[in-house]
Amino acid sequence: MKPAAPPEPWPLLIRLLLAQRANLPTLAAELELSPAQCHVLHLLEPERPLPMGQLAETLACHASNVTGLVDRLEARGLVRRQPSAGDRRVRVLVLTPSGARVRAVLVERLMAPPPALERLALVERRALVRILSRLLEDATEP
Amino acid sequence: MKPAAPPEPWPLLIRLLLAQRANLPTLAAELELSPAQCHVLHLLEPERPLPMGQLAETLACHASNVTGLVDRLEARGLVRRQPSAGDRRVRVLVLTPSGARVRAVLVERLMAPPPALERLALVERRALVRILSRLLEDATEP
DNA sequence: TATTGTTATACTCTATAACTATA
DNA sequence: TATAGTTATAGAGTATAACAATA
Repeated sequence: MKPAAPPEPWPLLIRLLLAQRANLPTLAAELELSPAQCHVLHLLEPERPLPMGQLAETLACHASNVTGLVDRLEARGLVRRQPSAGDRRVRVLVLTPSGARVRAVLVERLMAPPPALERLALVERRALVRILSRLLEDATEP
Repeated sequence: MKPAAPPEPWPLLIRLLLAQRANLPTLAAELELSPAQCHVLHLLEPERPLPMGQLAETLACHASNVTGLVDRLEARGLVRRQPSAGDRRVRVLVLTPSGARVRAVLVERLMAPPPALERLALVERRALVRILSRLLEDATEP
């Protein structure tokens, strides 16, 4: 009898990721936002000004994209550019009250677990939380 | 003593997925493909012709997008349009030999697990596989 | 008449390069 | 001189609407 191959969770996570990729555009459309705008809004927490450069880095995209992205969000009154306290080259982003409301809805729907997850047994949910927490700690601080 | 809140794996999965979202463009760039082209190539298995309409449905996008997407993949010699055997309105996609080679590299890199995952104990990997399998079954066939 | 895929059009996302204003 | 952000430009993704060929 041959030794069993080690279990491979990664292909399953990839499938989950790709399945989820099709979900974001739908949610975004309901809020009349693009997926990229959702990503920005999700990253921009209330009461936490975010320098534009830092946003570009987190989005892993060029700074010039952020300009246009923020232009459109600002035109809709969801965010505001503000001069930074220290370095006057830096501009920080803040949510407007309207932006904070839209973000709250977005986060709520983004965080609504799919029905399949609700049906997991309690022990499995605990196991999943424990393992994923370990993964994320490990990924952010290797 | 209050009853403990039920463990919530979903926010953790979302964080993992969003973190991963920044990875795909990098991998795609290395293969001189766009993320969307990667998605098409990933869905197009060798020896398995795929009708364009079915591709549009899986990508959850409009059929007109698929036309342009496939135009570019075809211009690079990675896929070919073929008339369908039955319904003559339908055109099916097949990988060219070159496309199959590029896809093999893509799938290999896509499926390479992140280091954090490799460090999980065997029992945890088994648990993760079991739970995610259940999730995916449930999600695709509710 | 309904469906598959295309074309035309418009807007958004993304990257590169050149520019402005600070540092 | 180097850095933060903008502008100009180009290519790719996405949706809508009108259309051709086929069912």
